[in-house]
Amino acid sequence: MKVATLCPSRSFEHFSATALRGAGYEPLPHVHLSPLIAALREPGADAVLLEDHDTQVEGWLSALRLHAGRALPIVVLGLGDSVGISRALQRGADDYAVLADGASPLIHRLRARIQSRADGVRATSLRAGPYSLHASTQSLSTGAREVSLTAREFALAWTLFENLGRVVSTHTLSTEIWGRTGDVGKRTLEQHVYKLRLKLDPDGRRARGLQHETMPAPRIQTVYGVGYRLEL
DNA sequence: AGTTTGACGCTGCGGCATGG
DNA sequence: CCATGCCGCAGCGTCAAACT
Repeated sequence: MKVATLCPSRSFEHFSATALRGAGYEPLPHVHLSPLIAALREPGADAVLLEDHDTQVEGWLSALRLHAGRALPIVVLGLGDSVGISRALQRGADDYAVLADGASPLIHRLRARIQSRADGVRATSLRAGPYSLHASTQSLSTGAREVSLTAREFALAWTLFENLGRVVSTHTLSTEIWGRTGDVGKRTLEQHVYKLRLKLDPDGRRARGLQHETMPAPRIQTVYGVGYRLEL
């Protein structure tokens, strides 16, 4: 497995190369965007790792999405400040790893992203804890209860379940659900999140603040200014 | 069989309330 | 003040029943 990196800072370059080699990946290091894009035209790289390098990362992500499409997972490595995370995810990064967390979380995130891409054709069902999403019936089952979802609701649920416990940016959700970005109103996405919340937890409003639930419903948590995260 | 009509559901947006 | 949650509404598409 090869991971192309774009790390202008020596410390980031050293960290990523060491982490990747330690996990059995072969790093393909770059310090400038254009050689990286040229390298990506050739088959070989399984993922891209970008340094969160100030505002430059925004341009890199746009350019990479343009040239590499959605085929290659892109993970951004940075200091983990909210501005950086927000910037990276909104610009189309698949995930964000924090330098201070060490090599292990970075490798886990990369591996998960590579695996989800490698799956290629979507599976027909997706499990997350006690819940299953079924593409054939466009429904969510909890064992006893089965909830049918509309097309948009299902796409939204699928994207969130695929990224269980991780923040999914509104940008990513728009791309995954509508297949395009930018021209989908933010309010529209919020409306679908609201509808999905109602279906995931129909008693939620009544039960709010009470502790009697037998099976906790999945919760779609808003991450202020970034996106949403599904938690069980 | 083909067309029209009405009911229904889905999608997207506007407006208001709320909370950080 | 701004982002978000929530509710309501209009436009549109789909589908089945009624009609020609």
